[in-house]
Amino acid sequence: MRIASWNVNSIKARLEHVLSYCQNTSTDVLLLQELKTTDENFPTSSFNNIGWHVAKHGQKAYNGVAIVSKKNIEVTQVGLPDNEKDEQARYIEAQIEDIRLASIYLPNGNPSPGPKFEYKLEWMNRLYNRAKKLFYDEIPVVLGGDFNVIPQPIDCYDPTAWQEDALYRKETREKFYAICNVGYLDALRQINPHGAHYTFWDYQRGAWQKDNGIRIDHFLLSPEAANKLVDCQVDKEPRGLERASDHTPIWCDLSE
DNA sequence: ATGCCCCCGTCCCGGGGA
Repeated sequence: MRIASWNVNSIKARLEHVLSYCQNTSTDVLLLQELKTTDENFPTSSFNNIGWHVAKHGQKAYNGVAIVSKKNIEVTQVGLPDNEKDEQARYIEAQIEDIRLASIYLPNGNPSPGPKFEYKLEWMNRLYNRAKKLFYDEIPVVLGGDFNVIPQPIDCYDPTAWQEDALYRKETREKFYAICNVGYLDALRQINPHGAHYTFWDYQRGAWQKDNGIRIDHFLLSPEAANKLVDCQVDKEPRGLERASDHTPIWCDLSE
């Protein structure tokens, strides 16, 4: 099963790119982030028309996550538990065959310090708790999406410039490591121990042309899923399209 | 030191992104 993840920066603006990606790659399941639209306005029929299923958790203008799949989707969780006041659509989880998948849009957290950074850390605490719960279920789990975390210096074109940024601050990386240390594998780094494998290039300052990227979209695999890991790569091609998202897809192949 | 670019909706500006 090939699972891909893509922050599309508006599903409506990127619909043709996404449909083309579904039809012209080997992807079986695609995790989407930053839909920037409500459930009512999500283009469900466009996916149904190419034979794909849809599970979505959207909101007006901001955030929004979805799972689209060739195979049947059974939704297991909408929104992260343990904070009823949180109205931001950033988590959806589903069962597809024997794999539990979550599409994650972790808060940006800038500026930091400040309330937005506090929200990011609080959200990461709840993700940690959910990841732990799923870990103890002893099933193949794939946590995929835009984590808004630069794990290590190798994952950034200029780590010193990002030292105080919410994506790279010590507190952010330590919480990310805490989730990994529950027993989740960073699939991209497992397959590609060396070299830059960026997933995001800013629209500004010619970042794409200069390859000033960062790796912030990740797949974290439970042991049962990691044992099935065959390959994991970043697909840079969609970032070079006209009217591209500022993120590009990452994918992993799990054996049956 | 700041903004650059791109998306959205309150729609020609401001908020948010990273």
